[in-house]
Amino acid sequence: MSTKQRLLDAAEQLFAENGFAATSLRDITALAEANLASVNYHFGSKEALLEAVFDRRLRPLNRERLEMLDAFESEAGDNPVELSKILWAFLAPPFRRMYEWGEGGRHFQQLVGRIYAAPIRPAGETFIKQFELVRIRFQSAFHQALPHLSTDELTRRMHHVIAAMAHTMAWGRAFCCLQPTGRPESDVVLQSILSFAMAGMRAPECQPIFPPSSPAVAAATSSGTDR
Amino acid sequence: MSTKQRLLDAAEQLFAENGFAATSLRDITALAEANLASVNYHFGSKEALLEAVFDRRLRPLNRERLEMLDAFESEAGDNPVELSKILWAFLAPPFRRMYEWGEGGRHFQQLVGRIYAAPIRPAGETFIKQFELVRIRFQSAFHQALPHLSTDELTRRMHHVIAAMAHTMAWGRAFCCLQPTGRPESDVVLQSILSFAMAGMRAPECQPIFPPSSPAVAAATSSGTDR
DNA sequence: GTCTATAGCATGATAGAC
DNA sequence: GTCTATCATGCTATAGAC
Repeated sequence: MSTKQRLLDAAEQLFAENGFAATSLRDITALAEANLASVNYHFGSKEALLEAVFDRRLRPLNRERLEMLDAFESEAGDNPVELSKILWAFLAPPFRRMYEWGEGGRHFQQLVGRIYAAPIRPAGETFIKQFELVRIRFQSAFHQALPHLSTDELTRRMHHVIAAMAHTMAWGRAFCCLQPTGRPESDVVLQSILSFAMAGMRAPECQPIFPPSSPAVAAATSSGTDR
Repeated sequence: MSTKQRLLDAAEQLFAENGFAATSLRDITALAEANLASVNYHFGSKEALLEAVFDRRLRPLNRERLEMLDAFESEAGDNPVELSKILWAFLAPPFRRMYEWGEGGRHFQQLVGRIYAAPIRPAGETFIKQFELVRIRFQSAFHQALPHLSTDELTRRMHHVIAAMAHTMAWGRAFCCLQPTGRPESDVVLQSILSFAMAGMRAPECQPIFPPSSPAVAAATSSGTDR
């Protein structure tokens, strides 16, 4: 394998496990069994290396999402696309791809999961912006499928779906029930997110059931003051 | 305000905005208008400062969660606690407290949201372990309220709820629809998560509806190869 | 393309005066 | 408790031989 690829793999792993700022070029070149100067020769800088790590896998992934949504939309004609299909086009590509990509895919998954919560500035923000384009496109599909929801509430719920996806990506390897290693069981995780997300998106908007009308709420709230 | 408190406030803000590794003691002491040596005098090290930032707010927050759950359980007697109440005890305290704590609370919220996805090692792991105790306690409450769910699926769904909470915390300030600044609207966000989570937790386990049986899935999957 | 050597700088921590 | 000065180390990036 070429030095350039070994550097990408090593950077992918270490950025995912320890974060961007906490990973030094020395760590990366040591793991890649390459020379310290090779990063700047092949990529120009540490930040450019991060962007290269993203570019390698993100482009095909987001293209697959959008192509699948396009296919569902032309299939539906003038009707809105079914909610389950929108969610599938949004969530299935990342999980499926990660398994095709093997070990590197799992590292990338963790890195992407992290970056949703803790953006790396300024290099990682191009990723967030690129993802925003995909999100906007899916938001209009959701809006047609769930026309009764207000725009604000729809946006919030999309973020809840993104949250479940990102959190599973970031923690998948740590909890076996979140991300088993075998290929067939991987769909268990995807299906869990899909079922949860579908029910959540379909929930009626803002039932006034919270806070629960119960004496315990007032009691616990008043006693729970700072010591 | 004392130097110690100013250091805590400054560290809270900068760790939240830029991450732990990317924030230097010089950044912190400059913002706190304190001397560089003051961090090591008052806290001993950068990592100990991070732990102090957590300790200040996390202890009362998790105590409130558990006290509220206790109150609901003794109220319910031998019956399982209603799902809506379990969710309220888990989610309301962090959002309510953040508003009581003002600006510092919002910084802390962002920091906590980040750390769920990108743990800071080794100092930040004590926070994760402390949270795990709370999670296990709530998991058994969820298990009684939703006895038909398998343990693995229940764990996965709890993580989806945690994900929505953490994601909103990390991004709340960036999207106005996720976290408006006014006090009354803050409950809109909490209610959105509660409705979404309640519907998601109650979803039937694993309907075999995915992948959607549609010619578009196969078409998009096969065409979506890497360039 | 790969390597050594190093420039130039920022970092966390500490010693010691006041 | 607060300050200045500084140590020792690690960092990214680059120059230049091969």
